[in-house]
Amino acid sequence: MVATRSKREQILDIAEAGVLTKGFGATSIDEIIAEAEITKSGFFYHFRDKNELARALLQRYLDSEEMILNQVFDRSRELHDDPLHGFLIGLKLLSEMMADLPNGHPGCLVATYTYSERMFDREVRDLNRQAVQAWRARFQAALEEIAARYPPRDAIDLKVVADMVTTSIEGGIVVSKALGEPQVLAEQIMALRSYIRLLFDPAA
Amino acid sequence: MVATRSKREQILDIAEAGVLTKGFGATSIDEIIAEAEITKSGFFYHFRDKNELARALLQRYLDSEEMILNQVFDRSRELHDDPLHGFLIGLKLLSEMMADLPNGHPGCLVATYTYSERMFDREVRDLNRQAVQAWRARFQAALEEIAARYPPRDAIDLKVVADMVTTSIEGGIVVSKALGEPQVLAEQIMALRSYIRLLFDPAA
DNA sequence: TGTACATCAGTGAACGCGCGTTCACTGATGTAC
DNA sequence: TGTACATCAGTGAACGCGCGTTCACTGATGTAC
Repeated sequence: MVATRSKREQILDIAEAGVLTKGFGATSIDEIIAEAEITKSGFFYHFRDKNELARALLQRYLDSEEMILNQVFDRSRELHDDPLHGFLIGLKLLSEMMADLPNGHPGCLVATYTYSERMFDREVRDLNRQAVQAWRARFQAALEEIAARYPPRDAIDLKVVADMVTTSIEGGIVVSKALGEPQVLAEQIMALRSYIRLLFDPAA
Repeated sequence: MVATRSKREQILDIAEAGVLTKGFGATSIDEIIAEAEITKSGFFYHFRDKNELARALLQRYLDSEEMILNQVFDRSRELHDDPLHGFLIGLKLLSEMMADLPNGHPGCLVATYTYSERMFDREVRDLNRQAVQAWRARFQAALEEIAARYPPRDAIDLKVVADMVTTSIEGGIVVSKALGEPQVLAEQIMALRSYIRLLFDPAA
């Protein structure tokens, strides 16, 4: 076998794919270990119980999402002195990233977890909620910087506009997957960009 | 017992609540029949197997959604000669409807089914896809009527704007539920309305 | 009006498999002295 | 350098419960003649 990622990471990869296509409750430990080629005891060496798998899965997903958002928005903000221009470039980059996913976006764990809240303990539900709150805070800060320079063309709470970023991504993923049309997610992010432009850009 | 809805409808109500909070795979027939106070055989009298429950659940949900959309958008369109004004009123009505739900929106079956696609047979998956296609067609027709009278301020495919309605609702539900802030869904629909206004209304 | 039959809305008991979890154990590698 | 012990990454067997599904049956109501 070639130098491979750890069994633990492999278990998480397999579990994530199952959770996004069948839901957490319908993804059994038996099928995970069959694909990972370990025994059931091997699984319980890595995770105390199934809820700890849920927690680790979500934590890993949120960490990687944060890295991507930092890469896209912090970078585009650093490269452009103008906050509006920087944010619009960030949205464009994000859209292109989504368009480049070979089989479309596989789905967002936050969405499945939200639709399975009764399956998880308090810790996992809190993690999920805090992630969406952090996204709101991140985008609201960027929008306030924009609004300070460009007065918005419509009286709308910037917190609501901040939530639109998450809404567009979560909704765009659902519509993409439901239709089997992967490009829809990228289009929806560009549609959000169109709104941000009309709302703030005096030249639009 | 008071004159009550049929056992079949009661089973569907209980199942729907379970599916929206735990996912389809984690909602067992045993817990449904316990709450409905019938035996397991009683369940199988109404539904051949669990997949037929899935189908009936989705079909009933889609029928009721269609009724609501007809009520909101066809009515508001009939009452207003102007297509843009009618559509904006429709979005306002929809937002108010969502704000009036006592415990927030319970969730959309299309979203959970999309995140559990591997659980269902072809018929159910087709039903899900066709529903989203029908929403796209409905809103695209309304937007084309608007665009014929009011040239849009940004060059954007009206099919994409049509999908934004579904995206805003699906995404708004996810964000609402994840945060435990029911008003977010209504806000997101009003944010979409703000975009439609900026895009088409010459007075905006 | 009475009788025969059909349909409706279920009951009761049993099925075998899959599920998450536990427990005692193991071979390979690392560390202290 | 050799030995004792600890840690890592698992194995193997068993557990009891819950799952979806089947099958023969039943009492109440409706319909034909």
